[in-house]
Amino acid sequence: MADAPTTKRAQARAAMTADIKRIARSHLAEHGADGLSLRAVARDLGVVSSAVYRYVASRDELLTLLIIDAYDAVGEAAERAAADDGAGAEARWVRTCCALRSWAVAHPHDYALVYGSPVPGYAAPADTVDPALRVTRAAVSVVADAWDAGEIDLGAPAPLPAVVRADLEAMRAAFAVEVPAPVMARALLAWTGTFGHLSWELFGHLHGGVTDYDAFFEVQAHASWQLIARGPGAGPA
Amino acid sequence: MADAPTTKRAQARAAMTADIKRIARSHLAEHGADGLSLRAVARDLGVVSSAVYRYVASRDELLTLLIIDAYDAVGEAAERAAADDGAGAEARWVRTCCALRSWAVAHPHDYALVYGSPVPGYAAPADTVDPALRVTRAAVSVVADAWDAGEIDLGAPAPLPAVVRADLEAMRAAFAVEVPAPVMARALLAWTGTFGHLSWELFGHLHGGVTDYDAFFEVQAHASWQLIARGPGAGPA
DNA sequence: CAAAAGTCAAGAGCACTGCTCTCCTTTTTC
DNA sequence: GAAAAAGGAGAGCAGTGCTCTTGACTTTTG
Repeated sequence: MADAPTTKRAQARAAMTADIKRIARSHLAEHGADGLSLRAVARDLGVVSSAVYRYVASRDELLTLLIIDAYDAVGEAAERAAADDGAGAEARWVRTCCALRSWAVAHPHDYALVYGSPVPGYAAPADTVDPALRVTRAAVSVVADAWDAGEIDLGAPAPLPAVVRADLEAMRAAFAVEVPAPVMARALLAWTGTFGHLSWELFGHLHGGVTDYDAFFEVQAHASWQLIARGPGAGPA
Repeated sequence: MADAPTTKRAQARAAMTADIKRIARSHLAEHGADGLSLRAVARDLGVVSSAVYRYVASRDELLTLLIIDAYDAVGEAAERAAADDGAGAEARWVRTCCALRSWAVAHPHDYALVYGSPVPGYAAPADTVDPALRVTRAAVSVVADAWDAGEIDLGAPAPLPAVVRADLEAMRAAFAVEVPAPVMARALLAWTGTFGHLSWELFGHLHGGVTDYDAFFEVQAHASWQLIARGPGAGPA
C-alpha cells in the first residue's frame, strides 16, 4: 500500500481511478445517487463507457467507494469537533452535532446516500461498516468522557428489559467505553434523534415549519445533551 | 367526486386507474421505488406501455399517488393508536409510536419512499402535504391532551431564541393546540427522534447492535415520552 | 339515426441506462 | 526480442421513460 507506483501502467491506473472517483463525486453532488451514471462519468472522462469497467466492477462498486468516502468525511469532521479542548462535555456534544449537520447540509446527496433509503438491491459490503462507525464513535467518546468526569447524572433509571440491557452492554464493549447501560440508552436516543431531526430537515419534512434551521438545530442539540446528562424525566414510568 | 361513474367509459377508466395503482403498489412493495417501472406495470396489466400514459402522466405522478397512499395509511394507523381510550397519555404515546413502527416494518419500501431520501428530481406536489401531516397531527394530539390534563411538567425550561420560539408558536397554532413552546420543542425532539430511531433500524444502521428490535423500540418510545412529560434534564443549560 | 367529437390501445421510435464481448494496441515481464 | 498481461474502442443486448402517429371504439351532438 505504501509502494510508490513505479511502473507507468500502475501510475496511469492510480490516476484513472482517482479521476473516476473525482468525477463520480461531482456527479453525485449534482444529480444525486440515482443520477450517477457510469456512461456519463466515462463521457466526462473522455473515454468510452466500457473502459471504466476496467477500473470499477459495477455501478454498485462505485457507489460503495463514494459511500466509504462519505462516511470518512463525516467521521473525520465529527472527530475533529468531538476533540476534548477543555470546553466541557455539552459544548463538545453540541459541536459534534453541528459538525454532522454542517457536513450534511454541505453534502446533502452524500447524506442521503448513506443515511437515507438504502439503494435498492444494494447490500453494503463489509468494508463500509468500519468507516460508518467513525462518526458514532466520536459521539460516544464525548459521552464516555463526560461519564468518566462525573458530569452525567444517572438518577434512578427505569429498569431495562434484559435483552435491551445486553445489547447496550455489547455496544458499550464494542466502543470500549465504561458507561452504564441506561446512559448508553440515553445516548443512543439522543444520537438517533439527531439524525432524525437532520433527516427531517434535509428531506423536507420541516419545510414551512422552520425558518432558521441553524438555530433550531442548535436548540435541539442542547436539549439532546440535557437528555444524556440528566435523563428523560426524573424516575421510572 | 361522489358521482357514480354512470358512463361505461368512466367505469372503465376508474377500474383501469385502480388496477394500475394496485399493481404499482405490489411492485413497490417487492422491488422498491427504484424498481417501479411503468413498463413492468403495463406488462403485468396485459397492456402496452404507452397505454398506461393515458391514465398516469408520468412515473413521478404514479409515485405521488403511492406516496399519498402511504401517508394516508400510516396516518390512519397512527390516528387509531392515538385515540383517547382513557389509558393515559404515556400509553397513548407509546402506542402511537409502535403503530408507526408496525406500519413501517410491514411496509419498509413505503417508509423509505416517504421518509427516506427524496426521489431525485422529484418535488412533492402540494397534494402530499396534507396527508403527510396526519401522522404528526395524531402525535401532537396526544401531547396536547396530556398538557390539558396537567400531565406535563413544564419545569424551568431553557430560554429559547426568539426565532425558534416563533416557529414553535406557529406550529402550535397550525395544529390548533394549546401547548407552550418548550413543550412543543420537546415533542418535536421526541417525534423526530422516533423517526430517527426507525430510520436507523430500517436502513440497517443498527444492524449487528440490536437483537430484539421490538423491545428496543419500546424502551426508546417510553423514554421519549418521559422526555416530553418531564423535559430533558432539570434546569436550563 | 348519423355525423362529429372525444377516448383509447397499439406500435414504432428516440435517447438513455448497465453491462458484456470481441478486437487491437500498448505496456510489462521473462 | 517474444510471450503475457492490461487497457481502450466499439458493437451489441436488454432494459428504461416518454412521445408520436395510427386506427378502432364510445359518447355526445345535430
